[in-house]
Formats: sequence, structure tokens, C-alpha cells
Amino acid sequence: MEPTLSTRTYHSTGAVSFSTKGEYGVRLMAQLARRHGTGPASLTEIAEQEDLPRAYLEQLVISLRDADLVQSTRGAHGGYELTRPPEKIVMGEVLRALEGPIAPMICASDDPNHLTCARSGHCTVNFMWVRIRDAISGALDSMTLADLVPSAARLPSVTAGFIALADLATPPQGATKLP
Amino acid sequence: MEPTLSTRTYHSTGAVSFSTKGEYGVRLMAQLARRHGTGPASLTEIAEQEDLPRAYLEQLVISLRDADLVQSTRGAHGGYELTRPPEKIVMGEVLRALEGPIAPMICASDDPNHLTCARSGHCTVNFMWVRIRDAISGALDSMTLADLVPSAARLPSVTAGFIALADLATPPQGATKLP
DNA sequence: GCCAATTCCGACCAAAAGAATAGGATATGA
DNA sequence: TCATATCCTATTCTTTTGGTCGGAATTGGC
Repeated sequence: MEPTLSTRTYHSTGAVSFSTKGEYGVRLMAQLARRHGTGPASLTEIAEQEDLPRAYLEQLVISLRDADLVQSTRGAHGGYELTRPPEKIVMGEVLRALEGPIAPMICASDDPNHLTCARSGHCTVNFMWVRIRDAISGALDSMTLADLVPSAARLPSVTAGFIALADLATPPQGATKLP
Repeated sequence: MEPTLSTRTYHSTGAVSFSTKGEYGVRLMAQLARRHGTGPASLTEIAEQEDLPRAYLEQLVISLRDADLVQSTRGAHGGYELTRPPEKIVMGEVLRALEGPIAPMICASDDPNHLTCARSGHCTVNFMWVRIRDAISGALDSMTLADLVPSAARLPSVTAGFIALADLATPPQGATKLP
């Protein structure tokens, strides 16, 4: 059942590349966004649609669950679903859950309880890494899952009327509108 | 002469981290900026001041030279120096030379002649990676070497009066001013 | 109560990239 | 001619990446 001929995809295409964790994780979240409101979706199902190794997704989804972005239902007909509507899930949260704190350099981490490097003080370049970090964080925190999944692409919610109205009533939080 | 007890520093501190190539390379450039106008500086000298392996710097500086950011003088009392004053060297150039094109994901590269991934078309998430890339590029291209090395930290130029005046006469190009 | 579909979890593994080291050839000023 | 440089290529070791594997524990449906 599992696709045994696996082409390992290593993609370090230059500077500041995210790993497959970030890539697959985001795609997984996008699939869950499409299905939001339709009950839990199994990883087998999603792995098939996105053509990704199910066993690997299993690992990724743990981080997403621990970050309270998805919730799981065990047993038959179980699976995963978003804990919140897509417009309330900021991409910064997703990427940080998957890949760790945004830190282009050891001396410029998102995470407050992260030691600064020994060179700080006589280091004139730190300032650059901080600016880069802020640029990335800013971009990430200005997008939600809803921005990635056009509502046209979403499956009809089971309780469509209810949910749709409720979602519209609550404006997107923490996210600035796209230009 | 070379410090034989080497502590290899692997630093993947989370998402979007640059490698030591980027880190060391920028520090190297900062040192050259300090010395700008004082003739070539040897790598031995710089490696000592920054406490970095000289042989490794040798490799990095090749990329910088090929990108026409530094020029070399061979033989005794040779070394490297900037090809342009610090205010004319945009950090985007430096990082791209050291680490390759800015591409947070395979489908979102800086480099125009870079194939897009097979999924484009039915891929709704690509747009996010492009925005991240633009955020990074933007930050990088809005800083010059001069922003990293305060003029107070620079060594007095040999032909100080001349150079200083010449530099002031030509406004910084390609770089927007810091807020 | 059994079975199939699930999540859950830890161990394991091969290949790639990262971070150098090693060693020599070539150039050049003193 | 010698010490100091850049130049260049090959090798080495380690860590991370990108998974696989196998087996729990859970749960709905028959």
C-alpha cells in the first residue's frame, strides 16, 4: 500500500531554505484548511492527495498537534482537523511549530529564552541578522492559512451555514490584510 | 601555527538559518570594510582577529572575488580588499555570492533561470514562499556594508582626505536609507 | 468480541550537506 | 632565495535531513 519506490527529495536551493518539514507541513495544513468543518481527515487520505509519505507526515503532525494547531481523533474514522478556522491560523505559528524559532543566525532568534552568542558586544553585524529575522517574521505573521486556501477551493462544510456565518462575524485577528 | 584543536560549529538554530558561509563571509567583509583604503589585508590577519579558520576563509573568499566584491593581490604583503567603498556594497550581493540565490523554497527562487516545481498550477501555497523570499531580499537589499561598520570603527585610510571626499561625493546607490 | 482503520511512539538508517583540514602549486616583495 | 601570500583541489569527519519500520494503544462498525 505504501509507495515503496521513494525518491528522497533534498532541496537546498541556496540561502535560507526551509526544509521539507516546513514544506510538507504547510501543504498538510492547507489540505486540512480545505476540509475544515467536515470532520477529521486521515493522514492516509492526505498523503495520497499530496503524494507525500504518510509515515513522514505522521511525524510532522505531532509538532502541529503539540502547538495546538490541529487536534486528533483516534481509532477508526479518526484523523486530524484544524482547531480553529483557517483565517485564525497565522502562518508564523505554523512554521515555528514545524521548524523551530525563526533565527537566520544564532545571535538573532525569535525565541526569547535563547542565549545570545559570545561575540555580542564587539559584534557589528548582529544588527543585520535581526533585521532579516524581523522581515521574515513580519511576512509570516501577516498571512493566515485562509490566504493560502481560496475559499472556492474549500469543501462544503457539514454545518456550512452556521460555521460560515460565525467565521464572517469574527474578523481575522493578528493578520494584516494583503495589499 | 594553525589552531589544531578545532570546535566545529554546526548551527541550525531553527528555521531559515544561514550557514557559516554566510556568517563568516559577512564578518570577513566587515573586516575588509574597516580596513578599506589601507591596502590589501591578508586572510591570516583577519582569521586571527575574527578567530576563524584561515583555510576555510580561503574558500569563502573565492566566491566573493568571483562576484567582484573583493580583489586580491598575490604574493608577499598581498591580501584582499574591497573593490568598492562599503556604502556601495549591498548586503544582498554579499549573501547571494556566499550562499546562492535567496530561495526559501524550491518554487520561490531569486534566480530567474531556475525551474519552477512540477506542482505549480495546482499549488496554492507557492504564493507564501514568494512573499517570504521578497521580504528577505528586500531587507538584504536595503542594507549596505557601511550600515554594518560604523565609520568610527574604520581604520584611517591611507589617502584619507581624497577617498573620503570622493565617497561623499557619490551618493549610496541601490540602497534605501534606514528608517 | 473481533476486525480494520486509525493515531501514537520510538528506534533505526542512508544519503546529503556542512564545516572544515591537508597539501601542494604559484606568485611576489624584501 | 626565502617567507608570505593567494590559489586550487581533494579528503575527512559530523550533523542533519528525510525518511522507513515495527509495534503499541484506540476506536467505530459488524
